[in-house]
Amino acid sequence: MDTIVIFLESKKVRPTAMRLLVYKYMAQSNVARTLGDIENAFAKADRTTLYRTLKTFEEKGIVHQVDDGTGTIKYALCEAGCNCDIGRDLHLHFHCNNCRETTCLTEHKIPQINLPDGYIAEDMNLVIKGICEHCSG
Amino acid sequence: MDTIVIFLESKKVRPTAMRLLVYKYMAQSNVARTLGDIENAFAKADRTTLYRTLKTFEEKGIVHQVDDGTGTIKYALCEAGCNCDIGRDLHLHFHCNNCRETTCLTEHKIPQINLPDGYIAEDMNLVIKGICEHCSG
DNA sequence: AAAAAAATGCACTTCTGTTGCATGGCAACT
DNA sequence: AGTTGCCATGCAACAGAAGTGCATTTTTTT
Ligand SMILES: [Mn+2]
Ligand SMILES: [Mn+2]
Ligand SMILES: [Zn+2]
Ligand SMILES: [Zn+2]
Repeated sequence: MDTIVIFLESKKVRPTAMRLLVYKYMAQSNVARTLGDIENAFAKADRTTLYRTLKTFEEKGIVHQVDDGTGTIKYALCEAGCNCDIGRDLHLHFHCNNCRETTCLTEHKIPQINLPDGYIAEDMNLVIKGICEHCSG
Repeated sequence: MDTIVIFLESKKVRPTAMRLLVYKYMAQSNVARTLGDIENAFAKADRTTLYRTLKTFEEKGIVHQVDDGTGTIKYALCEAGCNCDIGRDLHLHFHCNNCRETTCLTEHKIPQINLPDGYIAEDMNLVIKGICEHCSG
């Protein structure tokens, strides 16, 4: 617990009660979560506060957004050496068509892509949809 | 003009006036368009009709959705040999951070990705963001 | 303790996508 | 031609998520 406080402070984020709760929730999740997920997890908390908490976390490099194509933005904790701030960390994301959960495959980076002349890549997002390891067993 | 009628009929879509207009608009666009774009292009047309027109076009393999991460769905005409229906046509999409337009790079397919054990890929979406050929000149 | 800054909570707005239902137009059938 | 039925269209309303403004509370600083 204390270690989370120290971590948040190292990221220049004040460790309020709400932020600790959200961080713990994200840490215990092994999949990406929507604002709605978090809202449901803490029924008494206000959506705006959670929204701004995630925004703060994102700005400080604690979480990154995950756009898995479902239409609602998800969030996941950044790994230790995550490059989400500068140029983005180009790992891919997997969305399970069965359990509808989205996972960061942080070890799997997006391969080199060659583009037509004149196109300059700055960022990219690769989402794979299919059956996850839990559902394919 | 008549050729469009014949094309739509070959796709089992009745060539109504509205559908012809939408098709022509999509054909003259060389970038993906949102429902809102089309709505603005024909100010007098009803949003629902356009919405259902696109839905019909999509079901009949005339257009495919493009999810470029901007939060609003876009649509683009399918190419001649597009495999959007079965398993999807895995070409990549480019979103320009300058002009905000999204282009189908139909010649550029998503490369083979190897996944961790237990994960089964069924579909995928790769969006590259950066500067397009018109804006990089 | 007082002042300043930051976080929280409530209300409300916007935007996109979506559906229900009534109406209109076209086409096949009698 | 008249009737019937199907499909497209238009209007209205709804749902979900994202985002903003402002008042209030909590925390930090002086
Ligand atoms: Mn991720
Ligand atoms: Mn495309
Ligand atoms: Zn699964
Ligand atoms: Zn551009």
